[in-house]
Amino acid sequence: MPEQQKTLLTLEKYMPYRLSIVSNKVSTIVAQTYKDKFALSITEWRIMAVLGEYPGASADEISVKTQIEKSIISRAISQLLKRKLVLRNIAKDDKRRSEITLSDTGYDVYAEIVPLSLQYEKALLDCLSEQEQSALSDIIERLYAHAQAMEF
Amino acid sequence: MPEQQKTLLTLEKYMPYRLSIVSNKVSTIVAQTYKDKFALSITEWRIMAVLGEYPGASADEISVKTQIEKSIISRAISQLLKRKLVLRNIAKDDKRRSEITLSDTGYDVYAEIVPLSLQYEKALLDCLSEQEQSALSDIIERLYAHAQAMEF
DNA sequence: CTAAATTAGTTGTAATTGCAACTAATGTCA
DNA sequence: TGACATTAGTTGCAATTACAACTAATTTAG
Repeated sequence: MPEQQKTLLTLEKYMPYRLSIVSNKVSTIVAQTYKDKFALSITEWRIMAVLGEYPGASADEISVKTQIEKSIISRAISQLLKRKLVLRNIAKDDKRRSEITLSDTGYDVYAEIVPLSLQYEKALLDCLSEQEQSALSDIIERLYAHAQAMEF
Repeated sequence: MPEQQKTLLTLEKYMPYRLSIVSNKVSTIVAQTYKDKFALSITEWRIMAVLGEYPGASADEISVKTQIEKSIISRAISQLLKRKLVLRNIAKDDKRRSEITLSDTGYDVYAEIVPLSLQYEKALLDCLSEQEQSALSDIIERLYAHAQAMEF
């Protein structure tokens, strides 16, 4: 006899909800790191983080990496350009695409935020054993892949 | 000699980022479940989910449970009232507070969404073994508690 | 008792978002 | 080659959000 689905959902035990709560809490705390000192939004920082790793990325690539809507990326890049934290060059082989890089100032800011972020991450994760940390890492990866596969 | 912090952050390995990516993906997929069929936003659904579990909760309590800003909760409740999915009663012992409950229709909708959500959760988690599922559950709980404690 | 502080909830408003429409450049293929 | 489809990025606009200010009710302390 098949087990009946209950018509009660316990939010505290519901994984999608728990993931979002934990993720928001963590993001909000990290965001403080760069919001106060550098007046960067989460979006702006994520763009800079992508650029630190992939200099010359296009807006579209940034959008894919960060999973942030391309119009939001476009406007955030405009802001960063105004503040001269990034530079934009039209790609030689494709005049539609622009290649974005961190400016010198942008890189300075980046280089200042990165250690703080890593330090926070470390502090966050030190409530977990080494084994648990790598288990989490593995689990997150599989969950993501699985969720993506379920989407269709 | 202390290990030096690198000035490079690999987003794909950065846990706060990974958590947010996975959580957004999962939430977005679940949201489809009730968006198309019932025209409910994530916020509206979360409110109803809280009410399913805690009938008579106040706006403020809902805000705490869901971690959603109270003005957003207030406006979302207005919407749900308009659609007669919830009812509002002023608390007898405190005229500032209102007690929100699911209406009959609201409960019908709730009862229809819950099994779908649980089913989705099950499908999502079945990429993990039993052990991994409970490890994840445990880890998430500790991460949240730890993050919260770090906030200050 | 009552003035001051706190709390629940709503509302005004500016900023941010999401979606679609748009321009311009490139790719495809008959 | 040249019409059509696709892609990169921007922009318009309506909807949503965040924050602060506000009202009304309640609690606290002297």
